[in-house]
Parts: sequence; C-alpha cells; structure tokens
Amino acid sequence: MNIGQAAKVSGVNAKLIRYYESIGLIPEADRTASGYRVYTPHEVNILRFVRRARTLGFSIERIQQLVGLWRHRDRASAEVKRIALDHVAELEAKIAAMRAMSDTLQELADACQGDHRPDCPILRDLESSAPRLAQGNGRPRFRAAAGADQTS
Amino acid sequence: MNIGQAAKVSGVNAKLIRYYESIGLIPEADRTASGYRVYTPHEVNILRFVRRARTLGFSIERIQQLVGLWRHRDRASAEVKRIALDHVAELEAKIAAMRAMSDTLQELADACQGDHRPDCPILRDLESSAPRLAQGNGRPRFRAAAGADQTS
DNA sequence: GATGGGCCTTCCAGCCGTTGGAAGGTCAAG
DNA sequence: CTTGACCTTCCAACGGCTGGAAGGCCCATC
Repeated sequence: MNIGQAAKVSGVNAKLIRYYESIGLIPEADRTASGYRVYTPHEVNILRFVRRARTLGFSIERIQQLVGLWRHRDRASAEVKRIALDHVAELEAKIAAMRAMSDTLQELADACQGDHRPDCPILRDLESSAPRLAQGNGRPRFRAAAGADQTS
Repeated sequence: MNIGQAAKVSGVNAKLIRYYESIGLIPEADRTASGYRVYTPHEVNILRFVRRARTLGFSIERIQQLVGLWRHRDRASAEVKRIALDHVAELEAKIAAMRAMSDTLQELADACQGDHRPDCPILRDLESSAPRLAQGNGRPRFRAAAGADQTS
C-alpha cells in the first residue's frame, strides 16, 4: 500500500502523512526499492487514530502522548483521562473567550441601526480610548477574552 | 512620542506596532532625523482601535476594513454592522465546533474509570475506524465537528 | 569626553498545522 | 516510447505574533 492508498483509506492527506512522519508523530514508513513509502493496515490504523484525535481538537503534542499510551497495553487509563480533561479545559477556556467576544459584538450590533447613516455603536466602542462598560480595564462586565488567547 | 511610549499608552507592544506597520494595517509613522518612529495622539488612537478590535477577535483583514470605515465620516453603519455580524457568525461556528469536541470528550472521560487499569473508552473511541455509539446510553453521540474546520 | 544602560533600528527565524507548488523520479497502460 | 498518474524532496506561505541578534542613538553620570 503506497501513500496515496493509505491516504484514501485513513482519511489523512498524503502530504499530511509525510508531514506527520517528518515531525515524528508517526514512525518512518518502510520504502520500496525506488523509495516509495509503504503502509501496512497497522500503520493505517495509527493514521486513523491521529485523524480522529485531530477531529477532537487535540494538539499534535498531546496526540503523541495518546499514541504512546495507546501502544502500551499496560497504560493506566487515568493518564489518558487526564490528557483528555486537560484538553477539555483548554477547549472550555477558548469557548468562554469566544462566547464573550461574540456576545459583546452581538450586543453592539443590536444597538447599531445598520442603515445608510454613519452613527455606529460598534465603531464607538472600538474607538473608545477609555474603558467603558463591557470593555477594557476597569470593572468589566464581560471582558472579552480577559487574559485569554485569541481564537487561534 | 517614540514607539516605546506609544506602546505603553496604546497597550500595543512596540514589536507589534512595527509589525502592524509592516503589513500596512497602520500607516507608516514619521521618523526623526535619526530614524526613530514618532507617534501623535491620533496614531495612538488608531493603535487602541486596533487593539480593541483584536480583543474582540477581529482578523487583521477585517480590522483594516473597520479602520477604513472609521476614518470616513460618511460611512454607512450597515457596512460596519455587516462586518461585525460576519465575525459573530464565524465565532459562533467555531464555538459550535469546539462545543461538540468538548462535549464528546467530556462524555468519553466520564465513561473512563481513570484508574490504574488500561481499559479506556477514550482510546477505544480514537482507535475506532468507524463512528460508534456513545458509551453507556446507546444514543448516537455528537460527532465532533462533522465536516467542520479545526479550531484554527 | 568617555562610558554605560536603555532605548531604537532592521532582519531573520520560529511557533502551529497545514497547504500549495516546483522540479524531478517511477510505474503501468496503450 | 509516450502519456499521465503517481511518487519523491524541498521551499514557501497562511495568521498573528514573538524572540533574538547585531548594530545605532540618546542621555546621564563620572
């Protein structure tokens, strides 16, 4: 099975497979005499594992840990659970930050006429140099992304 | 006012100010004879505007549009509102995707004993090549982010 | 006037997880 | 033998920064 086939059945792009190999997320594939990568069903399973984990938003680093635990039959499920819950916590933090952004913006948009006239609460909020309600440094209602990362 | 001062009062890192200038988000600052950038209160206001917009999660590209509208006194608030609501829609899409991830993982973690034993529903889910039912209640689980983007 | 420290300048590289493209080798069918 | 679909490697870009190196400027103090 060459990389194109493996990509098709695993759902992981051939380019991405090569990338995953290059960063050491998956082991180096065997090669044919002419240098083509060769994949076994077992390796395809690893690819599927990685894909599913990415779908759940795990970082590459955490997936590496998960793959490691997966391979060892005598792992403790507590370790897996901890990684999962760490990830859940990160997701929740990002969700909360984005929720705050979205709500603030929705409020501002609700207050905006959205017509041909220039007056706009959204721009007024953005240009405000001093902290006002729902914003900035002083005594915030919901602080959009207080101390948190951007959406990335 | 040099870049360090402008950074302090605007809340935008000096490095970031230079970066914003380099990508054309803010106009090129005037220079002293010796090449130092010089900032006026007006330019500081632009920086604050940008900072607030980033806090609300707007992309640089959209901030460029917003700054443009902000500068033109005869803009239509409808345009600003549209940009804001487009952004809200993106935020909501990302939130929904992450909500699905988080819920799925939380369910799996709930079903995981988290002890010294190796058995782990989380790993079972990850290794499953085909979508399966949620552990425990036999109802279909939320496929995390089906068809949706990653969190990026 | 020399020295020191803190500011400023530019440029280059890296983070994350991909994705795209160029330039070339390989393989199987017609 | 040619075509075209695959494969290979390497390099660059996306967004939005952040860090560091190497060097210039400015001001205060000795």
